[in-house]
Amino acid sequence: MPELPEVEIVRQSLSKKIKQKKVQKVIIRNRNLRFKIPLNFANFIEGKKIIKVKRFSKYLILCLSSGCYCLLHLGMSGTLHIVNKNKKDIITNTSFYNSPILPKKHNHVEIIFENLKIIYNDPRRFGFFEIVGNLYLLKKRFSNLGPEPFQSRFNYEYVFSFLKGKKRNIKNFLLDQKFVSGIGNIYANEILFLSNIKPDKKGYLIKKKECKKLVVNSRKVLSNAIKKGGSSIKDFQNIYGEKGKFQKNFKVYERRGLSCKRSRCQGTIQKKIISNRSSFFCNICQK
DNA sequence: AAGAGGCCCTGATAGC
DNA sequence: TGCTATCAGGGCCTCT
Repeated sequence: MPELPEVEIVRQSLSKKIKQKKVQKVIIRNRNLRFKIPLNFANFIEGKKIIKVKRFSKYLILCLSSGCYCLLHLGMSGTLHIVNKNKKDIITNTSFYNSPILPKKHNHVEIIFENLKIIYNDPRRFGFFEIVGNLYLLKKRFSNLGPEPFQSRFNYEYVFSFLKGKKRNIKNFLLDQKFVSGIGNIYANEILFLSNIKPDKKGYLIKKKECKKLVVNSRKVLSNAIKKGGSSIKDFQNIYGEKGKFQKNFKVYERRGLSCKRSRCQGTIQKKIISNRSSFFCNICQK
């Protein structure tokens, strides 16, 4: 579900709530997430302070005072919710995702602080928690992921040489976290539209000029999405109960049959399954 | 080695 | 109303 911009919005909100706070207790109600939460998981977190909340790609990173790191990936349907303790368990507009009311089902993990707790909810259980022992192991953990679009390493030379001679389609590359990390299905579609490139265009056919466009537009789409508070496909909200607004900027995603938003283009947005994922594109201006 | 496809899981929605 | 089928924003694994 959440791509880099949504995870970043969660990070920002979460950081304000739990930075420099000490974890009192961790309750695991269901260990069976994407990867099983190990039995000693709580020991790594209980009694530790959250020094900082970082993010890489679609991963949240809780930096613990012990020098350990707790990684959290939200998968497709993972959401975080804040419950304030001293208000008779009244849940205010504090959920990060989906609803201002704490869902009744699928609340798998609780991390409890002095005055509040955060609750991890995930119906599909594609998300996961992971403990990483130190900074060296953290770097190693992410070493097989490609650069984020914002990193200077993600430049047109890098893109061009990665695509060179490859038969895979470009949409597939944008979703490949080893190539570039943080982009998911929604933003891949939007990036390709802005770059005037058809999602099923083969890697080896992508010109240098198009590689430049991909770099520029990846950065543009993701940073605009962060500025707008992410995309609310269902009822995404930050901790203040505000919805993301980027879905209003979608040019192609979920716009099948509607007219192309590019000025003077007479095209219609098509939907096609490419590499097992829904792809949306203009039949005229994307080539 | 690259690339296609399957699979993990629940819930919402569409169609009969 | 109640069944079944399809689809959903991710990523890992296996097979060819």
